[in-house]
Amino acid sequence: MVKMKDVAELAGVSSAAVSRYLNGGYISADKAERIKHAIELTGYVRSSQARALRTGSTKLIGVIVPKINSESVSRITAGIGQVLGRRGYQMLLANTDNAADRELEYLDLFQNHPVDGIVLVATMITDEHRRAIESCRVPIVLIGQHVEGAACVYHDDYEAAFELGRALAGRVDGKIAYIGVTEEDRAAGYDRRRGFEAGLRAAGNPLDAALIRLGSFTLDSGYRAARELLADAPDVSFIACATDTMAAGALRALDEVRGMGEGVRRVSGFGDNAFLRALTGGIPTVHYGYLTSGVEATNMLLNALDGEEGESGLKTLKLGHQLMNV
Amino acid sequence: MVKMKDVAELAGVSSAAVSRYLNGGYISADKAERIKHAIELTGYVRSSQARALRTGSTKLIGVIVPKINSESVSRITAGIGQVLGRRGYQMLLANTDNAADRELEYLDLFQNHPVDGIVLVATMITDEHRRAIESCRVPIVLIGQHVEGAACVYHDDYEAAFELGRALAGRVDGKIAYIGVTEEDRAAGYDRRRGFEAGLRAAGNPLDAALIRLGSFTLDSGYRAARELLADAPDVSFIACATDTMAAGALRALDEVRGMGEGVRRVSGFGDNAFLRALTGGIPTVHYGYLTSGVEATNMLLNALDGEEGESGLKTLKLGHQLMNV
DNA sequence: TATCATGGTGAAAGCGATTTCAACGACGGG
DNA sequence: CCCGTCGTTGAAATCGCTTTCACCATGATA
Repeated sequence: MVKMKDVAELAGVSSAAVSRYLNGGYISADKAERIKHAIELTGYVRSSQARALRTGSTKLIGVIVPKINSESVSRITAGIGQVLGRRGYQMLLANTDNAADRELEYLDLFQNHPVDGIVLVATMITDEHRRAIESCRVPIVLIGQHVEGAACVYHDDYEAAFELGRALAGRVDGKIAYIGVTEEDRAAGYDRRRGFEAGLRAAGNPLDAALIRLGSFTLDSGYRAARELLADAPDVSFIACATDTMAAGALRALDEVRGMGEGVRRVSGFGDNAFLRALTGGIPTVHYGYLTSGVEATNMLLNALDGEEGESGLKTLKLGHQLMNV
Repeated sequence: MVKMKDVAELAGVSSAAVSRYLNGGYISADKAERIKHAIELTGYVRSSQARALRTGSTKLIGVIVPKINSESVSRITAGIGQVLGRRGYQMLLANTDNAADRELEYLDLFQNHPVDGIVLVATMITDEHRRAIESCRVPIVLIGQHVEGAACVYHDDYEAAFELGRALAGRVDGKIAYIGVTEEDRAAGYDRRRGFEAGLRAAGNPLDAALIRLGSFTLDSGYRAARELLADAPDVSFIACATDTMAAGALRALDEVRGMGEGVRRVSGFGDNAFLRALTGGIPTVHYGYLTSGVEATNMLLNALDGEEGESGLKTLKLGHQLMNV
């Protein structure tokens, strides 16, 4: 492995000069030329490990996600990766598979170890999370949840759900049911359900508490919840879900129990999943700019790191949403 | 930041002793006890950067994927992450967004930089790729393509496509069309088309070359190809696709042109996508263990790295497949 | 002429671990 | 009583880079 010293010797300068050349310090034109030449000749690349040890910066960003194999999360991740690549950083990905404790674990690991900053695609925010985030030694940005005092990029789930509920209340004949997710997930659990209920109520068609079920983000959980629901309350005619994925499951249940029919008339979701859009002709759902949220969060983080002057730049950013097919 | 020296002083030993304690070298019981205590007291964690500089190993694995926000790839990634986490490694993720040159770029970056090994979820394998892989300074495992002389974990796309073609030939009345992907992708492009054609031929129902179109992995490209196809050849009654995602697009096109109908009778794909399965009742498709391929590839790589005795362990592994809904 | 910035430069001091190496005390055998 | 092991130990040398610091020309300024 050719090292800086070798380049320096070949160019007839000190390694300090080479380092300065590489990092844009004082260097005369002719030495710069000689160094450049020597580097090309030897194919030298600097050891990022030595550099990291010395400077304390690794150009690595830790990204913690709840489940990489989900449409929304993988889109967010794509957005994050896009910005990181463009700005000379790399992504250290940690997939917690929906285990909140692994989330804390990684938060710890990343802090003590080699990252310059963290992007946390958040689900549940417990007090432990809050503490971990607060005491984080490197800048951190959350995606998907709004947490007081932390930098977040999120969508207004309450408002979106409210609008969806209000819009649907008028268009649906018969009873509406709701399949939600754990309320520990403030955004997808609590806010969406509350917003949806409020929207229905505002339109004079309040949600029957007996028609609320709980799923766990998966297609299958949506299916099972819907089957139970349809068994318990055969007169339900529309099932609103907290995610498009669960809506797909619910739709399958409806198809099985009631026979095939137009999806658009039967379920709603959140996320505007491409498959669902194509295969059902478009159920009522909320479009979120997932990729954008990854992009924005990452830009915010890197601005803070690269010291973009004008303060840290870490702040809270609420992105817009769009009702689809209502 | 508390460093090893601090711990050593507190425990009244040399830092060499602390290092040995941490790495399992000679150490007496009482000193071990004192060191352990000192570590707990100070909350010491060792700097992975210093360690990396000294040992040359970063415990980082570079993972290069063509498109993280795709069902198959994100599942593979989940499998990779699972094993890495379990075995004390971390994942450096690079998403090339289907740009082959970025693939080479990252291959380069990872080699010169800080990874101990590489997992490449491969699409196109050009000569440049072959050269890059061959001259790779760290162990590398490919997923998804079979390349002579490199360690690969892959599925037998030819065989799977053959079986699918043969099975469908009998069950479909009328003309069958095919929407493939670029043949530069040996596995998904060339092998699937060739296998499918051979399967149809074997069953005495050869594919009309005029009914072959090209998509680009996306749902939308499947849709557009199918629309064109149906405009050009209105008598097509079944569209086989190289991926489930494109099949979803084709199905939408069929629904639009022919009215809604049972998906199972109209399109086939590869990948056994969960949404497609739920929303169509299951089109004919091939189930691949994507997660498994990630797991197997990563285990293979780490075995080679951790020197698991008995040679490098890097080899070629062909995983099975399963025909669905035929 | 004396004085000062100013642009350049290399020697050397780290960054925080791991790992050799020489040495040491105790102990059993000859 | 001497010597070779054996189990332990700490001093010190790296790993490859960045960055301070002292210093040197050189040309401008007083």
